[in-house]
Amino acid sequence: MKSIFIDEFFDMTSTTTSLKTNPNVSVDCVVFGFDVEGLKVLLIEQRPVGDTLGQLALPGDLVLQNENLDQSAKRVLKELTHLDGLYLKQFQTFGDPDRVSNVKDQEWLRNFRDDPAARVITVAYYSIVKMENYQPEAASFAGKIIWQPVDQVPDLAFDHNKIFDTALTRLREEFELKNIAFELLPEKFTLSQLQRLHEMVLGVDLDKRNFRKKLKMKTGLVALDEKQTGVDHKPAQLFKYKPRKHA
Amino acid sequence: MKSIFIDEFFDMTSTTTSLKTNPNVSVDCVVFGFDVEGLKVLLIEQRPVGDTLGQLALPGDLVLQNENLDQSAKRVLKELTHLDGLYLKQFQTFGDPDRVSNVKDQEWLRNFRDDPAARVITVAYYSIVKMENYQPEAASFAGKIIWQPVDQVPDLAFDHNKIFDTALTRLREEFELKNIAFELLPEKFTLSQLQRLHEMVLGVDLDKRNFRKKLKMKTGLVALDEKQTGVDHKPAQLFKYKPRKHA
DNA sequence: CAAACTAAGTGTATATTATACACTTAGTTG
DNA sequence: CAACTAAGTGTATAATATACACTTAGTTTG
Repeated sequence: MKSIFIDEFFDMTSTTTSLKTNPNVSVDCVVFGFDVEGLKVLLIEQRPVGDTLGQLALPGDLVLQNENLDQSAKRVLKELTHLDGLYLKQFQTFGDPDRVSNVKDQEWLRNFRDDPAARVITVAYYSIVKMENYQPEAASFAGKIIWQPVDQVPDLAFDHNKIFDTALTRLREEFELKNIAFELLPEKFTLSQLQRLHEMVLGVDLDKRNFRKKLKMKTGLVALDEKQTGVDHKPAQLFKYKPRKHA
Repeated sequence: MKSIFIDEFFDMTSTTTSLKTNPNVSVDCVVFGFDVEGLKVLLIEQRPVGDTLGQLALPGDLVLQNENLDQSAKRVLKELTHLDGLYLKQFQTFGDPDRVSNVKDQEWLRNFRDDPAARVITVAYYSIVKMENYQPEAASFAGKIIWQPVDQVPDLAFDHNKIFDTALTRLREEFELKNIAFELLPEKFTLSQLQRLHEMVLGVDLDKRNFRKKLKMKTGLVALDEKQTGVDHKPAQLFKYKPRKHA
């Protein structure tokens, strides 16, 4: 292995390639969760603190050497929250040199980065899940995990507010085009539940009849021979999605 | 400045942060060009070679320490091709560990990367310009620059074929929504020229009357008091865009 | 200078899609 | 059995998208 002084190493790179340097690269995951109360986002405390909650952030960590970006996002999310098997979509990469400036826990930050002098460029992913199917558990080294309503997101570490806002916009755009509601409802669900999902994600009210009219045109929905049970009103017809595959 | 052996440096990082490493981060630019012949893409030879053309690639280079990603894309494109002032849109980041494997010029590759052991993660941008307004000139250290028709793109270095295909798909999607045809036509242009532009980018034929009907609804187009000159048929009315701003 | 050529320019009818809107029905609860 | 709740259903109207062909203005050619 080459053996040179590290300051020489830096000099060498800076002479041959000017100011080029190796940044840290991370992935961050914006996981939206859906339940009866509405649309929420998964946030973590960067590490355990006492009684008051530490600064919150999106779950994220550095990319490892031999994994691709999609794999990295899956792994990081699983390590931090034990969530697995969800569909994560890459949507944008954030690389402002000072995006690290809003981290209050400087000790945590020094530990997070390989090289304290390096900046961190982050590749951002989003996903949306049904909360009751995906109950996160904090990793031992991490702090608390919370589901925060999307209209009450506090000041986050790094530029994570910007990342979150971008993700929500993109989620809504995608949602109007193709349904990415794979995991958002019980296996068997009613059309009203599906409509409420759309209303919550898009943040609008929809007309029941028009909503159902559009559904009829789209494929992918299968009526079952079953009815809803345990409700104090006329039970609704149950449906399921035609099975689809994800990597 | 810290002064330690570089192999120790690598060991240190690998013990404190497991397999984490600092990849190289680059930007790549997919610049589409439009002229009477159709839609083309800007490719460069990685460095000058003799009579036969070396392997082609999208223009790209490593990100510098104190620039954000958008700035980096602008700078790199300018350094390699002297193209400046175009609107570059980030669309996806590519980070497969082996995306470097299709580079035939290994010597060039060693020189390109800071650290030969590191992988290269690249943030990809696209743009579209009117070719006659933007005539690229190769940098002294680079090889030839060519405009290649989008349906005749050869085997490119890295995973640049994949990046190119993704860019073309995204360009077409964007183009149908909002017009990003800021720079694609002469300052004064006819509606037929505008229609041909759309047909070339989207790869379809459009109906003249319906095309114009839709145009009327959209703002941003201003009829001039002038007519086309120097054509061997009925001269067309000239139009211009309402001025718009880019960063 | 007339005929032939070229692309410009223009409107209507039809089909598709989006929206607005209110009552009846089936089951549950008290 | 009366009251309650959400399920379920259709039609009329508006907006948008598509299909389609002839006349016009200027240029070139014989």
